[in-house]
Amino acid sequence: MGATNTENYSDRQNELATIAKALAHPARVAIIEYLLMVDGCICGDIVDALPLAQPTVSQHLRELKNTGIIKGTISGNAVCYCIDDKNWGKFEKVFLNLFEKFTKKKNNCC
Amino acid sequence: MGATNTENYSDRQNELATIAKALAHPARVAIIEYLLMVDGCICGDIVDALPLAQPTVSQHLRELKNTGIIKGTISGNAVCYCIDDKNWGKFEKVFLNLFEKFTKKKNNCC
DNA sequence: AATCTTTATCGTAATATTGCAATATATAAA
DNA sequence: TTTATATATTGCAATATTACGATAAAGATT
Repeated sequence: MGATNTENYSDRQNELATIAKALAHPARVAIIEYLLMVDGCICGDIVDALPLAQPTVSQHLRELKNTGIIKGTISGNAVCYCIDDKNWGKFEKVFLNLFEKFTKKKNNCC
Repeated sequence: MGATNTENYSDRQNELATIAKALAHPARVAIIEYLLMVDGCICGDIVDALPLAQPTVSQHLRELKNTGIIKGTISGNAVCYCIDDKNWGKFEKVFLNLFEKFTKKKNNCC
């Protein structure tokens, strides 16, 4: 055990869980917010903006890239990272769709 | 290591990561969606709705409860679970706030 | 009281995550 | 060509997560 069994859940449930997992670490949240703040690519100083060693930041960047939240393009010596606009809106909708399901209802809890 | 160092991040970054972590497993997503579907409390049959053993479901329920996404009230023999309306809206805003930051901008990536 | 039902907790095994030092890779600069 | 700079990968240790069997706890039923 220790491994999540994804087979028994819907694609949507797995997708939501995967995106959430990518956001489930403050360093990755910090990376995303940094990219949002700068509003464009960042070529080079993400490591300096985080309280982590370079290999650890590289690992978090790879996770975000694999999930499709950010993308990186090689530019000479450095790599320029930015939000991946192809997926952002889709990911936004996945969360919006979940949250508004309750907001639209009244709460019948005991 | 293996433990996330939360000290070096803002409260908001840690909060977002914590909520995301609670959503970062398809079983927990399934539990939430089940509660949303039923639209009220569920006293007793969450275990039957999931492809997991009872102790595992109980563990996931506890995580969701600790994060504040759901709440459980004891009702005789059983426990009635439902969405925690006190926090849902707040959690929704946390995600909305993140996602709309990019959607409002144009993408200046290389 | 004895038993059933429901949920929680404990203990444990398998796997994943986090973090970093060391090192590799690749382009830039000298 | 040698050296500097930027990022990725490897290897490893510490910790967390996931899952479940066994068992406990507590009210319900008989």
